[in-house]
Amino acid sequence: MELARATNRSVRLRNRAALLTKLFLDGPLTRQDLVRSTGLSQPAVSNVVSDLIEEGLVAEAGAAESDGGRPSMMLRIAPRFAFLVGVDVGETRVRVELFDFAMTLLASVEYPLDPARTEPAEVAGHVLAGIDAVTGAAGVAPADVLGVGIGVSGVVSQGEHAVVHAQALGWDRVPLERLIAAGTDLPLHIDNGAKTLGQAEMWFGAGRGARHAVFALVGSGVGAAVVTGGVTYRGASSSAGEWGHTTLVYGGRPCRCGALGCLEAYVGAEAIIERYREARRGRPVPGEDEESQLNALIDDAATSATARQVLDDTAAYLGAGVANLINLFNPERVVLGGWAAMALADLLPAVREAAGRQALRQPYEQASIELCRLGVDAVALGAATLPIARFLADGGVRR
Amino acid sequence: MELARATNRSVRLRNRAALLTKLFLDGPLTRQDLVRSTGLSQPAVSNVVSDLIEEGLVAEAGAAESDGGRPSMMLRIAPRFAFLVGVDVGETRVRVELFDFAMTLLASVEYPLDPARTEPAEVAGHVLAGIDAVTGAAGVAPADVLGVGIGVSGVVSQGEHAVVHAQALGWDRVPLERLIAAGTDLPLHIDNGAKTLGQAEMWFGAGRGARHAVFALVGSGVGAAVVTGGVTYRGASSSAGEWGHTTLVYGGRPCRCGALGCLEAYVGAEAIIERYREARRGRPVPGEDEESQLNALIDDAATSATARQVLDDTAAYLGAGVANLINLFNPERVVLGGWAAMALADLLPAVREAAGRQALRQPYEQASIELCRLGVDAVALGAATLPIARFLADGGVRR
DNA sequence: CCACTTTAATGACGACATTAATTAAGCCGT
DNA sequence: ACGGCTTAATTAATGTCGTCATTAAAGTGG
Repeated sequence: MELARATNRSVRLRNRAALLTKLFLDGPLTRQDLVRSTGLSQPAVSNVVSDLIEEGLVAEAGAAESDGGRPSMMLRIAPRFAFLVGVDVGETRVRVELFDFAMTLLASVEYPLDPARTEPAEVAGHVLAGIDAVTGAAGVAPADVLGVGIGVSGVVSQGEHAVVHAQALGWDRVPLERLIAAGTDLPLHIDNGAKTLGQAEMWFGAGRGARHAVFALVGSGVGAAVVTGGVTYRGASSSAGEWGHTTLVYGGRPCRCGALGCLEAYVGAEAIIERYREARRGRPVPGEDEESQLNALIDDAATSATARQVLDDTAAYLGAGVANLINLFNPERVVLGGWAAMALADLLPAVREAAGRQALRQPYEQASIELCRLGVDAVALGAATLPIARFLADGGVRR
Repeated sequence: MELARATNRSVRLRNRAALLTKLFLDGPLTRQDLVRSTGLSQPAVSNVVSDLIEEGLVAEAGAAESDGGRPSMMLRIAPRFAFLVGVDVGETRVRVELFDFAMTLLASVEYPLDPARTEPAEVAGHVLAGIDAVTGAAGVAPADVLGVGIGVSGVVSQGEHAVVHAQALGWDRVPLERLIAAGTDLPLHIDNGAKTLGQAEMWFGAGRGARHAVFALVGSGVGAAVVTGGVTYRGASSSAGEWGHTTLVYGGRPCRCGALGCLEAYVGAEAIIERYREARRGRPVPGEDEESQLNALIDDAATSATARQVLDDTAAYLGAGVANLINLFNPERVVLGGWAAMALADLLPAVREAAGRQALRQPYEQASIELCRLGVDAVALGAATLPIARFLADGGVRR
């Protein structure tokens, strides 16, 4: 709606952004490839590319195959032009990873958290220590780090400084960005962990090529990341996509959010285990943590009709939840991720079927329902893409 | 993601689009206002504006107030630069309206439909006849009509030609655009009626100023239009926002879509009346049509606890549905519209309260829940804005 | 070794916005 | 009535940038 003004400079910036983005996501490519994919003229591409090479952002990488005629040079983003830090602030640990510009993992470090009481200052300390640790380990100068992306399992309100609300950590309006910014000058990008995971899948995993996709994450809790037009949808205050706390069973099971009948109260790992426990007439499910308890349930399903029923119900609930996403967002693709969804991968056909029963035919036929490709640890990878996304959109100019 | 290339010409086009859009939505304005709001320099604004005046798109309209200094001229979109046709294809009638460029209604005509069997060709015929009728009545030359916007109560898939799926009309993959295009050369824009109504409320009603809003429509059926970043969200095949068929009560009442427990099966007017009938142990609700039956229920609520209970339940269901929208889309504003919602306006406080119980606190506090301002007939008005939106985005150049 | 093809680089040209300077058009007080 | 002041709009000079047309470069194949 509110269009920004355009000036002659912004033309160059836009074209730089287009070429850089294309090279980053689909590179290496030749100048001619860029001509074809962007619609720019040959001289314009050459001109911009020569700037980018001079700035060290892009490098030539050998000649392409040719059958007659001058062979074209391959171009690619220079892998060591800059480095990225990605952070995953989970409920049980803080994980800090360092990547080069080609998203190759260079170093990582992990700090366990006491889930009982997680102090924001402690988390901020871990993040800062982690940045020092990974840059030190890889021998990367802090000045060469383009930015730090942080994925947090909780609602993140963007504003002057990002503020975190995380029920599971007992956080309410924690000014995490301010706490971390006090200890570093690096640009910070804080976002919800589901959204960063979605971003990773979008660029490097099951979302590649889609313009409209929903990434549905099932772990202990349940969340979603919505990508519309290739970009993560954030809404007014960045908390869009709280799929786990949509009502699926009006007046149903109490959810830890305080409401009744939330999706999470049925298909979150904690809820699945609890439903199994109830189905066993209160007999506890063996296992020292949720992951092993869920696996116990899956093992039991081979022999126990009770366990089988719990899993069938889970697929049906999940399918209905997915159907809601399909009806509301009309995505090309729904990607199921999170550790519980991956453990329950065998339920995928049943989930598809249940979704087909509850969704409208037309949007359902447009959407494919798939499993994620990158696994759970991609939260940090996705977080590291946040500074890159900004950088690419800005045409490769640091703010 | 896929950025379009920019050329020198596109700079002018973008700036024209920015000025025109601002003038259309917030005009009349002075050149100085435009300088301030767009960030363009004075000469650039003057230059573009003089082009627009020369083309007849914009006109000067008197001097503005001034306390010292040369008074600035007011600028406004020329109301008679072009005309728009808006069409509302409902379940019981086709309504065709003609507007000038200031969206003043000049003429309108209505054709009743037999809801039992509605032939696509018949509807197309009504639309074509309606275009002739309204332009004839207002003395507007067809060449001066910028385009025809059509809001249809059904799922509209955009493609080469728009295709309509409308359960209520018994339509499946009806190539409505092709049928109409056979009889006119005017540019056609077909969209879902809920989306066009949302567009009208967004530009001229309860949505003004919001960037993220959801328009929830409750009539005989239930639908929604989602606006993200000021633009209607369509999804992969334009069917996004099918709120009425999201599951609210897992395994609950059968819906006419074939699934169980859809929101529409609880809060659609038809469903409300049916629930009331059941609460009356099967005694039919008096009234010859849904509207009068719903009013009978509302009247009864003053004296009957049974009726009161049905309405209270309705507010609670609706609130839970709204909470789902808030959790998923994180809008600044939720606008309730549709004839049934307007009849039930007194339930608004109860709906707000119920939404607060089921939504997460953070996004709930960001969102206001309001009634629509334009009434039900704004479908055609919103449809008429479709050609304008295209025209403004193109910088005031016809394709 | 030369014709042919494809890629890359140059130069003339035109579209546009920007800044700085001018001109236009009104207030106000004497 | 008439300068002085303020704000609005236009003109002039400057610089950015993409396009088209042309030239240079770098291969393959007979």
